Amino acid sequence: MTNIKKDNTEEKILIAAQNVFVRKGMDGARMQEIADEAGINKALLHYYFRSKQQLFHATFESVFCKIIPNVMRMVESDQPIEEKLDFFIENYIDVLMKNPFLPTFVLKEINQDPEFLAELIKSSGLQPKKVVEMFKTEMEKGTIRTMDPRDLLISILSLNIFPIASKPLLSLLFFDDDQKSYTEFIERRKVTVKEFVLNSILIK
Amino acid sequence: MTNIKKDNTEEKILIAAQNVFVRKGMDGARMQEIADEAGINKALLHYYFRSKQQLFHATFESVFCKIIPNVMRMVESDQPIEEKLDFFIENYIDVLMKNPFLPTFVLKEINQDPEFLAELIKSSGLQPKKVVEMFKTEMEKGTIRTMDPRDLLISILSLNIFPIASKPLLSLLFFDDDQKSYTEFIERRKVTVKEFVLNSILIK
DNA sequence: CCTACTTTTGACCAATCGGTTAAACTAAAT
DNA sequence: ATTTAGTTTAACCGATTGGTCAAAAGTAGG
Repeated sequence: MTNIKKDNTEEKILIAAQNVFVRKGMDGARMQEIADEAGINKALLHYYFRSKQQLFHATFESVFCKIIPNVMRMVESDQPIEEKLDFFIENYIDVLMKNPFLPTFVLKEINQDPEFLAELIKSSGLQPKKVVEMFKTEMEKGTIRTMDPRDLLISILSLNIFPIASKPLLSLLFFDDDQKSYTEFIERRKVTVKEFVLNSILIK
Repeated sequence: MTNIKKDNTEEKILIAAQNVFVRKGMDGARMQEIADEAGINKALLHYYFRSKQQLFHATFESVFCKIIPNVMRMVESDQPIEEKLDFFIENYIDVLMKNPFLPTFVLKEINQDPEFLAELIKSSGLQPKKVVEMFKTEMEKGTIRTMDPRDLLISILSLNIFPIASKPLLSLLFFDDDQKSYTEFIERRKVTVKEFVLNSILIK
């Protein structure tokens, strides 16, 4: 079957492209490096994806959609707010720690091509309004303080994403550049962040 | 006087380099573009700063040090914690809103050259341990909850920096890509973030 | 084995980019 | 006026980069 082979190399290319693009960004990445990482000829990249731009877009889309399901799963579950948060934070930090360059990569590239980002959001299944609604419902139930639900969501995302995006800086500033200390700290943060947020919003 | 001229062009170059580097990153920036922005010949860039690397380093250092004084001023004041936070958050958000590409730029580039970052921190006058100590003292005074002071500091930074670094995304997700709505939201956040933090850590 | 098709490769190209050089310009000093 | 020093420019260079192409290698049905 020809499709098996095709899918195989196409996927090999996408994985290699992810590794290189995410580390070096669109501008810093070299097509040759991606080809090497995939163990194939450079011309083959252009055979499957016509240009660097198109390969980048495919890569970015794939990477971007990795992060969506966890967000939406939090909304759709019907657990109490404490456990929703618990599940979301733990899962999110896990994903990011396995792909520590991912946040910075996304942050950098969304500045370069906002129109492409707009398309991506539409086709990603991400529904921010549902998340906002979920928080609103909790406020009406009286379980959490009344506030702008967007503020709450953005704050939670901030607390999860930023400490991983700024890893090299934090690592130097607070952990003597010791990777283990840093990792343990982030691990502990799964609890810390949850407490920090709940302490702030929960009505006891 | 020759020095006046020299200082003038050197500064013109640095300003132009900041504009271009911060928007496009080290790899995306072109020497020609920086020269155009500064209104000079490309060779002049190499006359003042030998290479792109050196010009970039000078730029990054200048940019990085912009953010330090505000942090340290918070530590050294002897106001109550509420007002320290108030001052810091308001000032910090103001600085970032005037340079919205700055956070992403720094986050991206600290990943590329961590050794240079290490040097920079040493020579920047930034003393993270003093900030940590300040929070510790507050905890011993009993004004705020006992917790890892690093967690607290990092959380505050997260809440301030991330919403600006992710501007294009938030703008699309929550504000229909309307810049005014977004700006007003961030402006309101000066209060929101302070309340969010104080609510979480203050012992009433 | 042959044929028709897709996949993969090595060699190559034009454009771009960082960097160099030698000459022109400026102005203070003698 | 000439020298001397630093400053600025235009033209140029080699290397790298994204991209192309024609041919080779692989694949499957007849």
